[in-house]
Amino acid sequence: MTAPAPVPGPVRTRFCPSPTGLVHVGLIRTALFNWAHARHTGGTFVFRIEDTDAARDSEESYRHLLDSLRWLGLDWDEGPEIGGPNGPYRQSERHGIYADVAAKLLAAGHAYESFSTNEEVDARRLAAGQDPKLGYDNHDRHLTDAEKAAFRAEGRQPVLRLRMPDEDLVWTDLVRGEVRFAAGAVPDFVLVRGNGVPLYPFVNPVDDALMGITDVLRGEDLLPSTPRQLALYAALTDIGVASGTPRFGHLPLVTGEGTRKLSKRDPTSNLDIYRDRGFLPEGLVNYLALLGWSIAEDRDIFSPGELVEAFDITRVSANPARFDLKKAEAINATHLRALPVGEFVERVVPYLAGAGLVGQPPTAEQDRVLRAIAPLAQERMIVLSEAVGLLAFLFVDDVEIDPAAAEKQLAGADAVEVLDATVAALTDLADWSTGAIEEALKTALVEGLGRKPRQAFGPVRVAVSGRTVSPPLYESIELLGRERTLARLAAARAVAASAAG
RNA sequence: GGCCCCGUCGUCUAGCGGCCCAGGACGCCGCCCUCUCACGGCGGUAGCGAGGGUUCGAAUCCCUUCGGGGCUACCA
Repeated sequence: MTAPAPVPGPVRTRFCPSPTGLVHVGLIRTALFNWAHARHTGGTFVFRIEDTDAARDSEESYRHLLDSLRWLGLDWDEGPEIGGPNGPYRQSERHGIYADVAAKLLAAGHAYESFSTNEEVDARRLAAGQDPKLGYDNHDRHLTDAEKAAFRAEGRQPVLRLRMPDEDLVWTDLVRGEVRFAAGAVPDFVLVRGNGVPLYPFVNPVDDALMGITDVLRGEDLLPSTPRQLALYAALTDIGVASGTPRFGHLPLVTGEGTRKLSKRDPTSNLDIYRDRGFLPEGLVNYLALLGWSIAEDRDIFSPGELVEAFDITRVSANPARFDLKKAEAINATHLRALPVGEFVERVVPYLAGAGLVGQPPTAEQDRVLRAIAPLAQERMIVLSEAVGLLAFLFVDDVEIDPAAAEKQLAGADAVEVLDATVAALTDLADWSTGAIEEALKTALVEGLGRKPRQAFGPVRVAVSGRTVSPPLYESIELLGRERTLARLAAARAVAASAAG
C-alpha cells in the first residue's frame, strides 16, 4: 500500500481521555506531548472527552481531568467549557453522528453486516486446523440477501464490520519510522455492536476525522490498532467524512518500578499525589517531558515555554521510560529554588495555611517573615509541602521539641551550660539582627565556653526550632524575635536540666 | 501461540559511519564550603545484550540470536 494521503492543513492534535478514575501520569505525558507539538507548530490543541462507557465514567472524574490539565498549564483551543467549531467535545453528546457514518459505510460497501457468533468462528478455525486465537475469519463478507434474511429470522442482530483491504498496511510513524502490518494480518473488525452501540475503534477515528485532527500522538499500547484505523480512514475518506489520514506517533510507554507499563493501580501513577505534595506544575511538566524526549545534550532543566520552543516530535525516543521519583524530585527542586521570592511565598501559603500556621491570606507580619525566610527555605525543599515541617517553628508561640532531637542535643549538663550562656548573651543584646546575634553567640559559646561550633549550636537550634535540622540559626533567631527566643531557651533548659537529673 | 514495538551507565537520555577507548542528568561514593540540613564547587563509580556481516573505519547500517515489553473483546 502506498503511504496514505495526509490530512491537509496546519497541525491539529488532540487529547481524548476517558473520565474513569484517577488521572494517570502516563496519560498526562501523552497530553503534554500533544500540547507541546501543537504549540510548537503553531497548531491547534483539541480536548475531547470519550465518555461512552456509562458504567465507568463519572462526572467527578471529568471535572478532575479538566482541573488537572489547567493546573499543569496545558490549555486547549477547542474542547469542554470552551467549545469550538467541531463540537460537541464529549462523545456522550455525539451519538447521532456515528449512526449516520456507519450507515454510509455500509451503503458504500466498506462495511458489512456480520452474523457469526464467537463460537461459530472458533469452530471454523478449529475445523480448518487453525488456532482460534486468530480471531474472526472474514467469513461473512459475501453473505447473500437470502442468507442475511435467514439469520434475521433466527433473531440474530448483526454487528457491522469494516472490510479490511487486501494489501499491507504501512505508515511512517512520527517516532518509530516505517511500521508495516502484512495484508490479511488484521481481521475485519467490529464497528458497531449488534445492539447498535458504536465501538471505540470506530468512534475515535470518526471524531478525529470530523475534528480535522492531523497528528495523532498516543501511547504505544495503541500501536497494534493503527492498521485498522488506517483502513477505516481510507474508507472514511472515500465516503467524504475524512479528508485524509492523520500522521501517527506512538509514544513510548511509561513504566513503573519494574519493566511493566505503569498501571492505574500503582499509587505512583496518580497525578494527585504529586500535586498534593507540592510539586510545581512547571517542575512536573519538565520531568514528564524528559520521559522520552530531551531538549539538548547537556541540559535538562527548562520552562514550559522553552519546551514548546524546542519540542520536536520526531526526536522522541522509542524506548519505554521508567518513572523515576528521585529525578522528578531533583528537577522539581531546581524549579523551586529558581522561584522569585514573591512567587514562592504565594505558592507555599496554601500549604502553610492548610496546616493552620498562617492565615489565608497571611497577616502582614507573617508575610514579612515568610519573605525573609524564603530564600533560605527554598534551597532546603524539594516540594512545597515540606515548608510545613521546616517553617512551623516561626509561626507558633511555643515549639514542640522533637523527642529524638531532645535526646540528641538536650540530654545533659553540657546543654544546660550552653543554654544558660545563650540566654545571657541574648537577653540584653542591643542590636537584634542576624549579624549581631551571630557575633554574640560565637563570643559566648565558642570563645566563652571553648566549644566547637558544632557542639555549641546544637542545643540552641533544638531549643529554638524544635529540630536538629532547620533553616540557618541566626536568621531564624532574628525572625523569631527576642521574646519567643528567650522563652524557648528557658523551656529547653528545663528539659535539659531534668535530663541531667 | 500470533502480530508488533524496543534494546547505550542502576535510571532518563546524547549519539543518526570517523569529532566516542561513548557526553549530560538523577542516584550513589569521596573531598571542599559550613551553626544543622541543604545549596554550591571539585572528583569518582558505572553502559553500547550477544554473535555474525558490510566498511579503510560501527554504539551508529544489515542479518541472526537472546532479552524486555505491548496488543491480541460485540472494553476504552
